[in-house]
Amino acid sequence: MSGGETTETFGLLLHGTARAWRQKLDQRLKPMGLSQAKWRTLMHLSLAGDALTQAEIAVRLGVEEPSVVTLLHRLEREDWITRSNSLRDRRCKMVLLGRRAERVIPQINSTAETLRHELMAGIPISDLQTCMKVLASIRDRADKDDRLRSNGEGASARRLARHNGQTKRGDSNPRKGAIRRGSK
Amino acid sequence: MSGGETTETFGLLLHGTARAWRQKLDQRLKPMGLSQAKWRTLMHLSLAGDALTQAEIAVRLGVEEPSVVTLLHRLEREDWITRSNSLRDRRCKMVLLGRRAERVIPQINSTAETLRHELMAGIPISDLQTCMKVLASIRDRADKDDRLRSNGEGASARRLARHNGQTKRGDSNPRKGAIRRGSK
DNA sequence: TGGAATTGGTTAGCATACTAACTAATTTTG
DNA sequence: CAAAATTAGTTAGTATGCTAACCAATTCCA
Repeated sequence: MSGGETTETFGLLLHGTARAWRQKLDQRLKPMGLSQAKWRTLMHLSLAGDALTQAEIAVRLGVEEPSVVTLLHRLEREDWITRSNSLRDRRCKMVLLGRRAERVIPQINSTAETLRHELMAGIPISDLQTCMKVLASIRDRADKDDRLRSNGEGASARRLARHNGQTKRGDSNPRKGAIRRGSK
Repeated sequence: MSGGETTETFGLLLHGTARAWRQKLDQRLKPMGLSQAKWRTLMHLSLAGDALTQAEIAVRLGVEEPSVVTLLHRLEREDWITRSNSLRDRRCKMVLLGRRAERVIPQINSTAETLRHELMAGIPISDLQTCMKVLASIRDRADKDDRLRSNGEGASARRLARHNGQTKRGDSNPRKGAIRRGSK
């Protein structure tokens, strides 16, 4: 190494590695009609063993709800899942794996795992652990809110919510529901 | 497997970290009217010091050309760059930073760098280096072509190429232009 | 208990990136 | 040199994800 730009490239490298991984996985899942996003959804449903609501799925995937809506839409259209209204809570839709999915899930999981092993083969476990520790710490810092509420919050936060009768969050306190993960 | 799912989460973690980083940066660049994708484009133009063709930009960003087309379109519309036809090679368009960009580039670079430092603060340099080494090695493996040492290929591959007089690559050998990086 | 707040889901509109297919220009080659 | 191949850019269509704004149902609480 002659050009020691340790910090300079980190973001680039991180971004590029994540993308390369995703693309490789997508490429392998493609013959089965899937993609990383779809596979991850099915995987979480499978792990849960039970039906999940869309909100729960959003949390597990770490994406926003509207993204889940279209994702599930595509999955439903292709017959991987079914959605039905919950009986307990009429707001909820329960999402279930379809037959088709149950049949191929082991196959796609093993595809993903094979890739994982290929990509990490030969890398010392301790290096991987260090890497994961670094990534986790960066991620946790990155998804923390910049100005963590610190200020009163109890009183000050709910002063400007609504101007037409609707709930209307999202002024200085958008939605940002799903994505929270590390903290508890 | 008492807790030791070292490998299980790696992909998830990688993906999540990259996204958290990108989102944080986007959030900070937003007041300046930019995003990570746009910032990276401007940064590469600035580093190059010179006009670049769209293909060169695609290589540097590590994205495909059609993605660059729309990206530059947005950048041009917002007056960050200008595009003009090359005099030497009438196929090419030369992309140049506009005034507006030149004025704010230091500011956006410093925003990005500040974030970088914040996110990596307190992490031992040696851990960072290990992490980067791991990421680089994963990325290089991931963007290597799966079946490089081809099977026959000579005869079997070009059996169904073209049906209307166009060149039409892309059957088993798509375009895959830009993204190659490590392997020179 | 009744209005306010919260929660689950949706739609609309945009950003980013991909592949396939195409045009125009240039380079390679038989 | 002319045909063939390659290269630069584009368009069309799709996937994935986001925020803003909204409705409907449920929960909270004064």
